[in-house]
Amino acid sequence: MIGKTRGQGVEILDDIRALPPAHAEGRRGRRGTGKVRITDVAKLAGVAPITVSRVLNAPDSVAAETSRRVREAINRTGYVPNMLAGGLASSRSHLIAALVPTIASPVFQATWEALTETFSGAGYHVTFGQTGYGGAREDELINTMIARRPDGIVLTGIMHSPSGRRRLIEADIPVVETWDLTPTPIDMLVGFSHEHIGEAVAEYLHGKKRIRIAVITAADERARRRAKGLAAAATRLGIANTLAPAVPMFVAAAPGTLGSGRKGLTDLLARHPGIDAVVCSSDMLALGVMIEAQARGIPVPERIAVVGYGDLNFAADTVPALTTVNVDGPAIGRLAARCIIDRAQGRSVAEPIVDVGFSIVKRASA
Amino acid sequence: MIGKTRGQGVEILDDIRALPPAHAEGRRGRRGTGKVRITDVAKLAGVAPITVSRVLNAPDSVAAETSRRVREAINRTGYVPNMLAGGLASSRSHLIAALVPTIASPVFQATWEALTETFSGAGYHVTFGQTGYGGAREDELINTMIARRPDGIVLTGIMHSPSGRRRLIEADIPVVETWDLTPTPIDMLVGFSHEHIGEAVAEYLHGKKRIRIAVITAADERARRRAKGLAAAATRLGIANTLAPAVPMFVAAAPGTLGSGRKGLTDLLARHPGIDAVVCSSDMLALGVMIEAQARGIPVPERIAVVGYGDLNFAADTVPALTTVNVDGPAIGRLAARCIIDRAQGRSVAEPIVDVGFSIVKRASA
DNA sequence: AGCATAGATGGTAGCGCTACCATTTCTTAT
DNA sequence: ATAAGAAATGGTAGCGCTACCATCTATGCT
Repeated sequence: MIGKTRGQGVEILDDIRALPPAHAEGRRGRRGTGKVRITDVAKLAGVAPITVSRVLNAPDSVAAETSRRVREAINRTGYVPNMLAGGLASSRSHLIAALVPTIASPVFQATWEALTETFSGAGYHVTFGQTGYGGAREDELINTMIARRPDGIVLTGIMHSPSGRRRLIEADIPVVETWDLTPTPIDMLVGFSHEHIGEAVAEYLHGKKRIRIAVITAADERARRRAKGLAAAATRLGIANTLAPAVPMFVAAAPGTLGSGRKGLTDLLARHPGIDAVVCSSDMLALGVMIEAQARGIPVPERIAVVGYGDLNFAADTVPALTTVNVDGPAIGRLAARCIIDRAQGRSVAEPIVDVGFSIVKRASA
Repeated sequence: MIGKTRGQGVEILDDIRALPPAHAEGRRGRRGTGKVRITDVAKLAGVAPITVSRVLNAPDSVAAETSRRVREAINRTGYVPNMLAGGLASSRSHLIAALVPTIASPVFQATWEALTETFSGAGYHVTFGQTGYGGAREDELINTMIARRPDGIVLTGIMHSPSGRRRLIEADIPVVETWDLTPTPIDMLVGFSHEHIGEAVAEYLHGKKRIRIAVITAADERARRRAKGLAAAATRLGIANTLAPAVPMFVAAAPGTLGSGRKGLTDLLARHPGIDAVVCSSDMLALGVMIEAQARGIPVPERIAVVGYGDLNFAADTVPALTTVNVDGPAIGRLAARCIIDRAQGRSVAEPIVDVGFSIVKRASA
């Protein structure tokens, strides 16, 4: 074995600088991309392809000097691994599918940002599928997402459709449902109880001696459940029954806007002039209510208390400052990502079902 | 060839219902996913795998009856194609990489929503990489994105880093730069001129006889260029020179918030009590300015005119309604997607460089 | 010294799909 | 009737990577 310095018959081509590699011309035009492949790097470094793979994916299993040579070859060739090939061979795509109503919802934004960031730090990319409010295209999207063989799927809310549930379970991909609670999650869960929020807000306003509470809500399933929780608590506390049979409600199109907040207050005032508190399904609606109240000369909170939801970055700076419900959106994103990353790395997930809770942020408006 | 009804020796197993396929047990546990593959569908339908592939990817090239049988087999088996394998074989990943400062910016949201939607309709998925304001991790992200061999890359703003430009060009992937203009795009471009917006706003306010214009801007490169355009036009129009050497400016952290709008007005008023117009780099900042003005009893627009940017969904409903700059964000998203889709389908791109322009939406605040 | 064990590396054989070209059958024109 | 072409389908050979196991060397232990 003269001329070989290492074990198993690998040619060493130490000082060749081939950039682009010599064979590239021959390959281009038929199939393939004409790009540098792992074998090109391996030849230049004088190792087997699998060793290059290990340098990239399991650095601890390669000797320091070998690793150095391989890295140098990677730099010289400008090699960028092909994750399609890697994913196919290893059944690990390092891709995450997130199903969201729309990426343009201010309430969820901080969550998706944190989710993307946490996954990114662990070598994953996130692709978003928009289901639309109401989740119309959820089932269809699940199919096209599964086609990518993602290492995890993050859902907004609970998956209700039985066919969607079945598909997800059969696909055998880790799933995290978020932003809601259920005793029967598909797999993992990071959320909180919308009913409890409604109840807590009712109790808070009851404590503030408000007796005629109204609700302005976007046509969104979870917002409606908060309103239902509020109405139930109001009845229990004897609020709703004082004058009216139920909590007056104004339903606006999702997502809630400042304009629908204004319209909501106008409508409620016309129908129920005596209301002394308005609970909104988003801070934007609440801001609209406060602006409309100001335009009408109605003092907030003196005559009408206003409560928002989301604790968006403007809530502390409105006049008066907005009392609202804070949910730790970034924490939901981080925890959801952690669940999937832990599972992917074979670790057992410490808490597969997490209730992150919520808090009422007491400011001036209520 | 007794027993064969079609051309080339394919066994027909018409009435077998195998779900999961018979071989699955044998495969599971070693390699592969144990899932239904294209060959399973092909056997059940009595055709070659390539025919199943054609039914899915080029339906017109398959006879109606064959297509029917294949689709039935797909339904019976619950087959979901593996896009990793397909992408590797065809060099078409049907994946798009979008590099954004953060997915949580209200100004860009409508664009990413439309982008995702348009691509989704054409069979593509979009993955977002967050570069951070200032694009700190842009170069690094480009590398990990190229590893996925996306069929297109969408950038926010112009790519300035030479190394990033080189990588993108070498990767030979269609690139669209967005939300800005340059005479030297990497490839394609859908945007508008930030300098022109600044100039147009200056001219608009000049027309309204405003002579002491101030600026509140987020620390964002494009916002700063709008401010620069405004300052230049102000000087040219003789505004800036009337009393001060330059347009007073307050720079807030990105992204601009209602709170920093309030702080900005407070600061500007202290330093330049005579200002009669405030131009903001986002509608949120502008809303903050108006709220602060109202708190101080300063009438808008009588004493101070306010101009925003973005024409967000609340701009028409503030009191007074906000005069702002509208950029057709959804159009940018749609056009950018169209560019890449056209290129991917081998069509020539009608307009590889598009200036979508902007408009000043005249409302009550200025 | 002799043997077991750990550490480092390599050869082979796929992962599941589609490009490419070949083959067969059916039309249409001459 | 026959050539020439179009339409439908299939066989083979990869795409670029990693799982699996084999191999070889260094190290520690009796």
